[in-house]
Amino acid sequence: MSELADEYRLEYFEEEGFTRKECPTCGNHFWTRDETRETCGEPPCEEYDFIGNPGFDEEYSLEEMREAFLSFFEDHDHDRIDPYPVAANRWRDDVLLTQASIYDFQPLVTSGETPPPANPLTVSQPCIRMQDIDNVGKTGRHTMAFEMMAHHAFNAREDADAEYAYEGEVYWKDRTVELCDTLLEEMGADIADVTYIEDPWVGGGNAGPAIEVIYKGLELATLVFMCMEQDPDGEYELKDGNTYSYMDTYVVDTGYGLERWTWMSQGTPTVYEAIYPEMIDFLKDNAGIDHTEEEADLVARAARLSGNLDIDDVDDVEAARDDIADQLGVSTAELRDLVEPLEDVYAIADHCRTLAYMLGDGIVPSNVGTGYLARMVLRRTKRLCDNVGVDAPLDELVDMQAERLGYENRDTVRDIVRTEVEKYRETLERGGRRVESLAEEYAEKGEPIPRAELIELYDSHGIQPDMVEEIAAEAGADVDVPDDFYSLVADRHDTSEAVEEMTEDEDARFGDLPETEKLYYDDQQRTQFEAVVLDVFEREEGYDVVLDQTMFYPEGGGQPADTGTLSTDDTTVEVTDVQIEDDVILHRTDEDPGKGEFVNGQVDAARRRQLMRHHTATHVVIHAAREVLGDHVRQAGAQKGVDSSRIDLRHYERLTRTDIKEIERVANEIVMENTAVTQEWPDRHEAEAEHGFDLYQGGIPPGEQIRLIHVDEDVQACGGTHVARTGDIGSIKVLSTERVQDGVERITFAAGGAALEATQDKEDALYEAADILDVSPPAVPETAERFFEEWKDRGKRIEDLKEQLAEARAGGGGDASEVELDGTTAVVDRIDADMDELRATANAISEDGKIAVIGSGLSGAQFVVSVPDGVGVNAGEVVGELAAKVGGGGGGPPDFAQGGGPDVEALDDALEDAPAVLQNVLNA
RNA sequence: GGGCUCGUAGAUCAGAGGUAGAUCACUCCCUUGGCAUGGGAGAGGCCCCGGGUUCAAAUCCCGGCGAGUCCA
Repeated sequence: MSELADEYRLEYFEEEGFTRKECPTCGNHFWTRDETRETCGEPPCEEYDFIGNPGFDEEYSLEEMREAFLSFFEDHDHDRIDPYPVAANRWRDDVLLTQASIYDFQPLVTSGETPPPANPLTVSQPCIRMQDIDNVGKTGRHTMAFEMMAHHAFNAREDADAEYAYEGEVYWKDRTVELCDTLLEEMGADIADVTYIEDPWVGGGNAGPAIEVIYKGLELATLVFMCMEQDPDGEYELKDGNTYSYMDTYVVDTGYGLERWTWMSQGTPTVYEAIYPEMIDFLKDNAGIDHTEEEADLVARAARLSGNLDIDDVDDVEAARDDIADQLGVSTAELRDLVEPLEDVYAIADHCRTLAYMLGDGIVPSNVGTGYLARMVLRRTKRLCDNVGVDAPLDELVDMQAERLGYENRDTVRDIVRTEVEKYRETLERGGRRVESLAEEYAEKGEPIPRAELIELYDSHGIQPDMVEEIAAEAGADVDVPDDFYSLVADRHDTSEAVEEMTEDEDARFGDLPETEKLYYDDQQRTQFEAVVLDVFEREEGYDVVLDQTMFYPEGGGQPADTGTLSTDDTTVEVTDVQIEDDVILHRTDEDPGKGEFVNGQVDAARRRQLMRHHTATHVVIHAAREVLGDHVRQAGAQKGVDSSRIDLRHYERLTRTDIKEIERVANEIVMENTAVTQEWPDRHEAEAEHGFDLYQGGIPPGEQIRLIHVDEDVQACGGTHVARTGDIGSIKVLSTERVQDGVERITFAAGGAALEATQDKEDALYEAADILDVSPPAVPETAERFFEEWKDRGKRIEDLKEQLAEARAGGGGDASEVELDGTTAVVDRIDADMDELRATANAISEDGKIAVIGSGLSGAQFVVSVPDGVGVNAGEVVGELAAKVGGGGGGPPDFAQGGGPDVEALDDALEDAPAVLQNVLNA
């Protein structure tokens, strides 16, 4: 780290009379104004010094602190920007949740590709860190949901070779520290007590010097100076073992924990009491937690002690509890009884805030992605509520936080929570029954429930081991929960799968070619154009033709490529596929049109028109779905086609027939309104500011300018081709829906001619069915039901008759031959009937005390042998021998067996041999 | 995106190649002055759908549909 030591010699530190020291306990270097200071000030080197002794002049609520921070930076020439959603996958596809304010600007702004929305800027960014989930409530300072307040400045080196979206230096390390220092001073902090610890930062492929800001034992901020990137040839080796080198861009990335600043201003025992006191009060009240003054005092002292310890995971908390109890002079059990319900309450408040953020930002619970994370948090919260005895409905609790956070879609959020809680209740019920029967089974055997069952219960049925323990205890069964339970589960998910990285061979061939001019954006209705063939590349099959300009749309955004022809005076070649690589459009053709030729391009107009209809229709359908189902609905994927298209929507319930009809109605209304479909190329940040991230339904495009498509009130970032007016779509018909994942519904629909065709096909099916039933189409359902009922009735009647027939047969008559066999009569008969009838007949005969050997040649040769009680003939063996004679096999229990074979010809002979076979078996 | 589990009577579930089962609910009868209850009888199944293997598939294999769950 010494490599970066020089980075910390700031003029600001010098001017302000700071000295650099090394902490004798942890060895970290830090800067302080206080020459007498020894340690770095951060736990465990020092204790919290603000609990009951706030470090700022005034007490601030969460909202007040946020405002104080943002306006301070506004006063110091920063632009305040609105926070981004917590669902980071709304604008980037490499992460799920927003975990820091800098996420808002990655990767395009930090790399210098696009400019920041303002420079410098300040923001208070809601974040969610799931990693800390186990610590929440227990350590007094961990929260899963938090706001990272920040000021950012984006700088680019003056001497940089490449062009960046921002240039020059806004400010760098000195000014950053100065701003932080000034803010602390203005808040009334004793700045002599503030330490700045050197702590180089590495993460996500970037690195740089960083400073932790510690005050009264609490880390209030981290100032990161991102200026290096991972580089195999880099000259700096940092703590992750990789080498790094300096970048052309360098970014001030700060993080001030809103919750911690609020806490510091209040000096409450835990952070939770500082940030949502009303909710904590409500929950305590609801759970019936009521402490005497003495107990409250004990809790406060315990909180302070646990805060002072270096606790980074729950195991430590448990271990530390003995210590703390000891120091307080109470028993560990006593302390636990007092503190644990509080810990649950704290966690519930935090989790509800997390859920409010997630669901408020449109995350729909699911078994995948962010939806799964939301589901996990929700279930955990529900368990905590049940555990501590909070009986207020969860949707109400989440709503309390959603209201605080100012979400407008609170009804939807509540609806989602209710649906999810109900789903969870069902899962628990199902699981409970499962565990009960399992527990009884093992209790009877006197064995503990084995691990394999336990893992199975969790992995396949979502039942936590502690729940198994609880239920098993009631049934009197033991459970062996291994300590490493969750890693055993992980082992079950074989991780050995080879990650097959599809390494498309990087085509360097096109590097020198100019960007192909995209005519299809100029006039989306035209299909004919002229161009010059710039180059032709031979492929395994066919050619890649590069033109100077083209009307052919390359595959992208879920829209398939155009097809068509390229013609010269001499020849016409077929374009079968079109791809784009680094702005160069490749026309895959069957023949070589000739480099340097002038070509006349003709796009298959009918196909393109259908694709355009479907593309615009996709926008219309998603807009209609949002109108019908709610604003949380988002596109999870789409594929356009010629005959039909499909769109995947995030929604928390199955789509009903009513939903679909309504979506169809709204969609077709938009079609009938025949409004213009328009495109524009606004600046990215302006577009985001005006329309929000709902723009990115179909993915996140790169670049400074993005293309927006307006269809009615719907606005989406989109690179596809569209019809000119919604009326050009013709009509939209939903063909089918399916649930592609939990929380993701796929709608397949057709537009234009395809919609008509699809409707006609479906009608044909109905007409045909009506024709077969010889009724009119509207009468089909009723008639079908009647037929089905009658069919079932007849089946039963036939069953019945077969029984009667069998009894009649057994009563004698027919041409059955009877043989005497050691005191028992055996009946051998051939009745060409199905297995059911054979069985019934054989049963009827053996009920009369006779052995039955019945054969049938109806489908193959089949036998049934039935032996009455107390007769020592093994039916299975008899059938086995008989079946062998017809080239097959058979078997069954000793009193009733079935068998057969393909050789019908040999059936009669086999039956003739039956008495001998019976004799053999009897003698055996 | 991947793994795993499950689809059988109205409900909850057994059955794991060889005759489709239990419990509750339902209908009727008996016990009772009536109710709780108790006793008995009965009705109710395209064993999710489609292929395959087999003499024989609810059962085994493949595919589809539906549901659940764990992980990234």
